[in-house]
Amino acid sequence: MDSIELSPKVTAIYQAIVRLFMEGADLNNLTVAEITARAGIGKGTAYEYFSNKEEMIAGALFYEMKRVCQNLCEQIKQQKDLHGKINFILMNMEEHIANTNCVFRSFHVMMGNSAVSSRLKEMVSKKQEDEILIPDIIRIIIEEEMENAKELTEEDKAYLMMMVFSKIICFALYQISAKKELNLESSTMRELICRNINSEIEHFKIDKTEV
Amino acid sequence: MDSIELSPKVTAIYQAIVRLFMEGADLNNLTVAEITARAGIGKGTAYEYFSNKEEMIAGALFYEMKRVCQNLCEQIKQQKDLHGKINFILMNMEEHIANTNCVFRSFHVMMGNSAVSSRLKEMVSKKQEDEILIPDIIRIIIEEEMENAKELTEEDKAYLMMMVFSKIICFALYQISAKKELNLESSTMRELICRNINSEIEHFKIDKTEV
Amino acid sequence: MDSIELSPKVTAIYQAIVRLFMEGADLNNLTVAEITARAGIGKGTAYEYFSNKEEMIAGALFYEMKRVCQNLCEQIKQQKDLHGKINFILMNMEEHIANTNCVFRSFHVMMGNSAVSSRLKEMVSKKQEDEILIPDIIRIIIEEEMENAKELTEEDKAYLMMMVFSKIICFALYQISAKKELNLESSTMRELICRNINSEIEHFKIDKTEV
Amino acid sequence: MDSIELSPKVTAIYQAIVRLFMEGADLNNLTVAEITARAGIGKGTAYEYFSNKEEMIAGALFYEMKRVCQNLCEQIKQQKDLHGKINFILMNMEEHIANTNCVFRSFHVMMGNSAVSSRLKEMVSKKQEDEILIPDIIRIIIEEEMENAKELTEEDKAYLMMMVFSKIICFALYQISAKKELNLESSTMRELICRNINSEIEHFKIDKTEV
DNA sequence: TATGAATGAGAATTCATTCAT
DNA sequence: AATGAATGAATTCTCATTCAT
Repeated sequence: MDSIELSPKVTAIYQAIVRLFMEGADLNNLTVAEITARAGIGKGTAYEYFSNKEEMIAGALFYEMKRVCQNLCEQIKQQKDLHGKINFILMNMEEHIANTNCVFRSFHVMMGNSAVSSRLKEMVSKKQEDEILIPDIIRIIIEEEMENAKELTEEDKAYLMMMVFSKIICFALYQISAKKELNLESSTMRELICRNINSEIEHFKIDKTEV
Repeated sequence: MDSIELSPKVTAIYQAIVRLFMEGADLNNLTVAEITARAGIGKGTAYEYFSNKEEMIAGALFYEMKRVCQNLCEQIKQQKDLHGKINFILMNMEEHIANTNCVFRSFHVMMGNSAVSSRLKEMVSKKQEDEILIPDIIRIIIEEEMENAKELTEEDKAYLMMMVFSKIICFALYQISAKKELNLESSTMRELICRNINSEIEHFKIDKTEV
Repeated sequence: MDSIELSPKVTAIYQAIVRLFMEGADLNNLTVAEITARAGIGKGTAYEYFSNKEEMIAGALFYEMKRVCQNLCEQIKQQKDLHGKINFILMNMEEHIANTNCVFRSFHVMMGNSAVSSRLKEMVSKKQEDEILIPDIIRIIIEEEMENAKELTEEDKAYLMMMVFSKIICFALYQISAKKELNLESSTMRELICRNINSEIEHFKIDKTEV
Repeated sequence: MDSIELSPKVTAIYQAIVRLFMEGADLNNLTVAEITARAGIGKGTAYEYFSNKEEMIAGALFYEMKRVCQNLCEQIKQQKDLHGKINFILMNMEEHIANTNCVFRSFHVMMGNSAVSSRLKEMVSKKQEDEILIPDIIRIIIEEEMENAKELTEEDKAYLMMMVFSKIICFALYQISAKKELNLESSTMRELICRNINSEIEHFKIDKTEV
C-alpha cells in the first residue's frame, strides 16, 4: 500500500540492489556506479533520492524484507494449524531459495558492524506497527497457537520465539550449506523440524496448564 | 602445537586484528595501516608474510577460532554429562562475551560474501583433522552421548548437530541482542536451552532404540 | 533608468545573489541551486535569462555596484566641500557596513582571477558613460575640487585618483579587519583620513599653481 | 632557517602552487591533480603531508609570503633613510612584478571568504614572532624612523602604518592595472609616493614635537 | 514561459600494494 | 629481513546544465 508511493527511480535503485545482492554481490563492495548502472539511471540521480550509499542499500534491504515478509504473512494466514504454518515457511524458504537467501542475508547484514548495518538496525527499530518482519511472523504464529493456553509471560514468549527462530535458522543453514554435504532429503528435514517444533510447543502447553 | 611455528610478526598481526575485531571494528573497513600500526610493525613487513589484506584477516580469524575452540574442547572433556557440557559452553559464551563475540562474529563473517569470507571458508574446508572448530566440538559431544545408542546414520548425526548448533546460535543471539530488551535471566535461559537439548536427544535415543 | 527594463526574474536573481553575498557567502562556492531557491524561481528559469552561472553573479555584482554608487553620488552632490564629501563617503561606508562590504568585496572579486572576475572586469570596462562606479565618483569629486586650479594633465588626475582611492581602501581595511584589533575610534580615523586627503590635494594645488 | 626542515615533497608542492598562482591560475579552481602533476609527484603523496587541499594552498601562500618578506626585510636594512627604504620596496615590487603579484594576491586571498582564506588568516594570526610579513616591515620602518620623535601612541602608529600601507597599495594598483592606461613613468610615480610618504611623516613629527 | 528531474563530468580523498634503502 | 614513502586506481559525492513537459 505504501509502496505505491515510491518514486520509480527509488524502486529501480531498490530492485537493482536486491538483484545484485541475490546474485551474490558483497554488499560492502557494492559501488554506486554499479547500482545506478544496473538500475538504468544516472549516478547523480541516485543522490536526488538518497543522501548517501548506505541509505540506498539499507533502504533496499529493509524494503525487500518488508515485501517478502508481508507476502509470507498473508499466505501463512491461510494455513490451518501450526504444522502447516511452519511447513509453509520452510517450503517457502526452500522454493524461493533466492528470496530466502536475501532475507537471511539481510538478517546477516544486521548482525554486522558496518555503516549499512547501523542504518538497517535503525530502520528496523523505528519501523511502523503494520510493517511485518520475521520476528513478527513468529510472534503471531505463537500467539495464535497459545490462545487457549494459560496466559504467557513475556519470558515464555521470548523463549518460544527463540526456539522457533533457532529451528528456522537451522533449516536455513541446512539449505545454504549443509544440503550438499548431506544425503538428507529436504522434505525429511522439513518434517523433522515441523514435528519438533510442534512437540516442543505441546510440552510447553502441558507444563503451563499443569502448573 | 603448530602455533609454535608462527613467526612473531605473524602472531603480532593476528593479535592486532583480533583485538581490533573485539573492539568492534568493522572488518570491511579495517585498513592495513591500522593493523600494522597496532601490531607495532611496518606496513611493508606485513606483505613479507601475507600476499594481501584478506589473507591477514582470514588468517587471524581462523587462528583465533582454533585457539578458542581448542581451549573450550579441553575444558569440556572434564564435564561429566551432556547437561554439564552444554551448560559449560553457554556459560563460557556468557562469561567471555568478548571472545564469544569474536567467535560468533567469525561465524558471521563466514556467512558473508566478501573476499575475506571466501578465504576463511576455504581455510575451514581445508583444515587439518586435529584442528577443532565449533562443529567438531558439537560432533564430539554428540558422539560421546550416543555411544551406547544404536549406530547413528550420517543423517542422524547431521540433524542432531544442527539442532544443537541452532540452540547455541539462539543463546548467542540472546546474549548479543535480545538480553537488553528482555527481562529474562541468563541462568534461566541457559537452563531452558540445556534441558531442551537434553530432552530432544533423549527423545531421539528412544526413537532409535525402539525402532 | 535602465533597471526599469529588468525582467522581474532577473531582479529576483540579482537580489538573491546580493543577499547571499552580504550574508557572507563565498562567491566561489555559491551554487545555482542556492541562488534560484533564494530567488524563489526554478533552476531552469535562471538559464532562460543567463547563459551560465558566472554571468548571473557578475551581473548581480555589477548591478549592485551601480545601484549603490548611483545613490552615493547623488548624496555627495549635496555636500559642500571636499572634506564634507570624503567624510560622507567614509561615514556611508561605516554606517552601511554591509553595503560597504558588498561593494568592497565586489572590488575584491574584480582583483581575482576567477571566471566571475573576468566577466565582471569586462562588464566594468564596457560600461555606459552614465553608469557611475567608485572611480567615477572620485573623479567627479576631484574635478570639482580642481575646477579653479590650473588644468590637470591626465597623469595628475590619475595620481590624485589613486591617492584618494588608496585612502578609501585604507578606511575599508580598517573597518573590516583592523578595527577590532585597534583602540582607535572610527571618527578619529575618519577625521585623520579626511584631513590627510585635504592636505595632499592642497599641496598638489599649490605645486601646480606655482609652476 | 626553518625552511631547511621542509620535506622535499612539501617544497615541491609549495613551489608548484606558487608557480601556478604566478601564472595566473584561479586559486579557487586549482585542483589537487594539477598541483601534484606540476610538482611531479603522485596525487596520493600530497595527502601524506597535508590533510586537505586548503592546507596545501594556504601553506604555500604563507610560505611564499614569509620567504619574500624575509628577503625584502633584509635588503631594506641596508638602506639608509626612509626615502631609500620606501623606494626600495617600490622598486622591488616593480622589478619582481611576479613576486609582487603573488604577495599582493596572497593579501587579496586573505580578504576573501573561502576555506583557503580562513586557513591563511589563521596561519597569519598564529605566526611566530620572528616570521615577518608586510605589516611587520612597515612597522619596523616606522619605528626606526620615529626613534627620535616623541613617544608614539598606539593610535599614531596605526595611523602611520595605514598611511604607508595605502601608498603601497596605491603603487600596486598602478603597477597592476593603471600602468597600461596611463602615460606616467614608473620612476615618476615612485618618486611621487616616496616624497609623499616622507613629507607626511615629517609633518607628523613636527605635530608631535610641537605638542 | 517556467520548471525541476535527470545527468555525468569532474573533484577530493583513501588505501592496498610496491620497492628502494 | 624490515621499512615506510610513494603511488594511482578506485570511490563517493557535487553541481552546472539540459530538456521534456
